[in-house]
This record gives sequence, C-alpha cells and structure tokens, in this order.
Amino acid sequence: MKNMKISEAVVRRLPIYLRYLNELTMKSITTVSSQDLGHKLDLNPAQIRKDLAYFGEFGKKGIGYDVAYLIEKIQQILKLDRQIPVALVGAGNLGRALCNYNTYLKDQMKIVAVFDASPQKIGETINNLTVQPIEELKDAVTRLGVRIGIITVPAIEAQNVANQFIHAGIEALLNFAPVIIKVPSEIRLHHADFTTELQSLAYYLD
Amino acid sequence: MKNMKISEAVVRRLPIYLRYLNELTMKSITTVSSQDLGHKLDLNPAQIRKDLAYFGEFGKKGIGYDVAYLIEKIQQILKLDRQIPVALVGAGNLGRALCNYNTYLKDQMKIVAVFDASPQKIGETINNLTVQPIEELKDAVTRLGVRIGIITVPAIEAQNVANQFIHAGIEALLNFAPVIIKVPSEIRLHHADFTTELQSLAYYLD
DNA sequence: TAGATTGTTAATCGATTAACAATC
DNA sequence: TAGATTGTTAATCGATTAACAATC
Repeated sequence: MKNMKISEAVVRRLPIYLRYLNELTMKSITTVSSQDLGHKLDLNPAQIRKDLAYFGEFGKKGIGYDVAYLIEKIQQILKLDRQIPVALVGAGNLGRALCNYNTYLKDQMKIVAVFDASPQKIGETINNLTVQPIEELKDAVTRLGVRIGIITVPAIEAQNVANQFIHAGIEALLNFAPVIIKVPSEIRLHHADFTTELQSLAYYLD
Repeated sequence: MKNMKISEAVVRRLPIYLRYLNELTMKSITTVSSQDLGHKLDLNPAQIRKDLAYFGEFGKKGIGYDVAYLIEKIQQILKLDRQIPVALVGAGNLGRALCNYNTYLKDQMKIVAVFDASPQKIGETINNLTVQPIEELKDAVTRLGVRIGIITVPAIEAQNVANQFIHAGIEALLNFAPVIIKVPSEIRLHHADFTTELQSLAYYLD
C-alpha cells in the first residue's frame, strides 16, 4: 500500500485519530479496535482500517491496535516526530490566542516567532515570545528554520504578508484572514476561516 | 434540481463564492462567468455551474451571472438574508478575537451575547458586548433568539458548555476547543480546530 | 478451539469533470 | 449571424463501505 497518493480526506482524519489516541493514553487504555475508534469518532471502522493501511500494517488481527505504537506511527506519518518551527504574523487577539496553543501542540510543533507591522505592538511579550517588526521576518525564518507560517492579520494585509512569507522561503501557510490569497503552487496553503465556517453552518438551520 | 439532498462539499463552497462576488462588487464588476470564478477560486467551472444549478437557474446563457443577483440568491440559500443571532462562550483571547469579526460578518450574522465562567471576566466589555456569567446563558438564548453557539473555552470545559448550549435550545454549534465533543444528532456541530489544521499541514512538508 | 479483528479486495456510492444542446 | 456561456446529461474518477480470508 506504500507509495500511493494519499487523499486529503485521509490526511485530515489522521490528526483526529491522534487526538482520540492521546485521550486513551491518559485513561491508561493500551489497545483499541477500529470498531471503538469508529464509534467514538462517527466513522466507518473499515474506513479507519483502510486509512491506516495506506501507511503500513499497524494492527494485530484479532486484537486491534496498540495505542502507544499507533500514536508513534501517526506522528511519523504527519512528520510530528521532529519539532516543526512555526512563525506567526499578526499579534492581534487572534494571533495572541493561537500563541497560547503551544501547550496543546506539545513539543511537536511550536510557534517560535511572532511579528507585527504596527510599532506599538513591537516588544510586547506573548507567552514568552517577543513581538518583532515584520522587517525581521526573512532573517528569523532562515535562522530558526521556520517551515510553516500563520497569517492572522486583517484581510487587506493578508496577501502582502503571504508574499513576505514566501520570499522568506516558507513551505506552508495557514491563513486566518477572511480573504482569498494566491500563492505559487509549490506552497501548501490551508484556510482556517471563521466567517465561511459560520456561513455554511447557517445553511443547516431550519 | 430543487429538493435534492445537497452535499456538504457544495454548501462549503457557497460562502467562498459569496466572498469573491463581494470582492467583485467592490470593484464595480457586475457580471461574472463560471470560467472567471473557477479560475480565481481554483475550481472547475462545470462544478460551479452545477453547484448553483442545484438551487435554481441564476445565470444567462451566453452572458454569465449577474453579480448582485447571485449574491442575493446565495445569501438566501445560506439563510443569510435574515440576521442570525450568535452567542459565544469563553471570553479569552480567541473569543475576543471572534467578537471583532462582527464587522466582517456584516449584518447577516451577529454575535449578540458573550459569556464566561470566571468571575473576573464578568462585566468586561468586548466590542460593545458585556461579558455575562454563564448562568445567564439559557435566559439570554431564549430572549435574543440565539440560533448558533460558539465554544471558545479550554478543552476540558468544552463538553460542559456544549451541554448547556443544548439545554438552552441552540440549533447549531461551532466548537473551537481542541477536543472531541458529543451532541445529539439534531444539533449541527462543526469543528474549527486550529491544532488538527496545523497537524495535517505538517504532512505536506517535504 | 472459538471469537475477535485486521488488511484487503470487490461492490457501492457519490462527487467531479467533460461534453453539448439551448440560447443570449 | 457568430461567439460565448449556461444548465444538464453522461462519463469518469475517487472515496466509502461491505465482505471475508487470514490470523491472533
């Protein structure tokens, strides 16, 4: 099953599995079946087995999956076995909120630098990080080996910040600004957009 | 094409169309083709035509779509032609950030009440809203006709807050806490989860 | 051994894309 | 009329689910 192209849907489920597996660890549960996982996560057990089988044979027939081993494997798949340095531009409320997620992200990912364009924000401290002027972005990205950029600036500035990230050599971007931005095809761009999320939710009201 | 079951994928694209159409309005562009839309949004034009055709015949053959008319129609489909009251629980950085999105949400949706459990937050003002004690949630939801609830509390409190929203008669929930929560099937639950988003992004790094 | 559960193939289901007649 | 573009059907593609042999 190796070397197949993995669909985005599969990749998006892996962190969900990871989250539940971590919950099981905290409850000292050491084994889990696709049945259990499916029931808890509202997914088809066959789908879960298939998702995992793309990457290897992690389970034991008749037994299920060893929780600790599966966590390790999924972390490897998602490249969360090393620490991935992340930088954030936009030290407003949202940016500040995300910086506080460092705890949830464990050691696997870490926001290592925060930037803002407005002079009065420079020097502020957020969760042990000092807000730096945006002019320092390229230097810091290179120096700290930042691979993922987070954009939490107002909509009108988002494209500009994206350009600066790209110029600095970023590999992937997570954009929170409610605006369409364009990046070269080699940059992976994800959107985390509160407004579109709310708007699609409205559709399901009676 | 009416009365078909519309897939979630379609519903999630509608707000994206809406966003670009609004951009066009600001540029005083009055007509757009599925070709234009597809190119700008990296979608197949046929898909866009099909998405829209589920809901009616909004275009003109040989011409394209009238921007203002299409905005109106998509807003109707998403139920954004009326104002939908939203309540938020969790007045931390994230909650505060989302309250400031009221501007982006226009008049179509509005955060009308904010709650928190911690006594020192009560009475604070965020973007013209006064933080209220969580005990008032049910009353306020009823009084203000709140239909959507936003959860921006720490992970351990999320399920509890969800339960209180449900007890208050909410129809849909948007959960930002990085934890799996369970709700009855008649409640529409969406996740807006920063940590899983970042983790799946990591997969695409080389 | 009997029961449980995986990994995988085959069947099904659904979503995307291509193609084109209708028509502005 | 000629060119453009829709709405829709048919074809394709891909993802989910069912089924089951293998095996712990």
